Amino acid sequence: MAKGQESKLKPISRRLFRDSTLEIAPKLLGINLCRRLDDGTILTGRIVEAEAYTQDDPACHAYRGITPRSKIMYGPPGFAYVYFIYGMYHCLNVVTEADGTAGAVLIRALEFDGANGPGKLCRQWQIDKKMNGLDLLNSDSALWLSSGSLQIDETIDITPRIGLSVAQDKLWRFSIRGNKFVSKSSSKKQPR
DNA sequence: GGGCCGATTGTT
DNA sequence: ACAATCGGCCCG
Repeated sequence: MAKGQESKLKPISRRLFRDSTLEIAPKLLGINLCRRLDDGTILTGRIVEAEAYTQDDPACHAYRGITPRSKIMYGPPGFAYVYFIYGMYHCLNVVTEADGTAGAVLIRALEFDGANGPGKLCRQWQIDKKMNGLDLLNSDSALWLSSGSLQIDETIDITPRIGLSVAQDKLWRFSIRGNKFVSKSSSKKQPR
């Protein structure tokens, strides 16, 4: 493999995950997500949209405590939390917060054709629950994070998260302003 | 075991 | 505005 490509795929440092979920979410913008498919093909795409979810947040799957599904979010940071939603889509998160505390950042869009939305991203990149718990800081994984950054002229939009019926007031969605891969928010939901 | 609902997406 | 489509979770 060429040297340039090797450095491009090197995992990011775990140091990032000493920060809180709300600090990490915007910092993930510009970082590359890498996926090694079963046939060895490697896909890479910059993260352009992400949302924060914390343990004390009613919209977080870990809000009601440890369950078989939320367990991974209570573990150490830097691992994948993949869940199944609406009977047909998977969504990918990066686990945050120290072991014993839950937190995650939902990866909502990549700079990659067909990956402009959390469900579409997992469909396009063949990400499903078998990848729940993968170490995202190890390039031997089928999925990992590698270094990348914002361009000098790129800025971050901070907006409400998408698709929630609770905690709609929190401005915990981060996206690269003007990036064409950022998902479109459709109809709003009513609080119950 | 039953029933409700969802961190989505695409069509009507 | 709504259908597709089914696992997770709460309740009893």
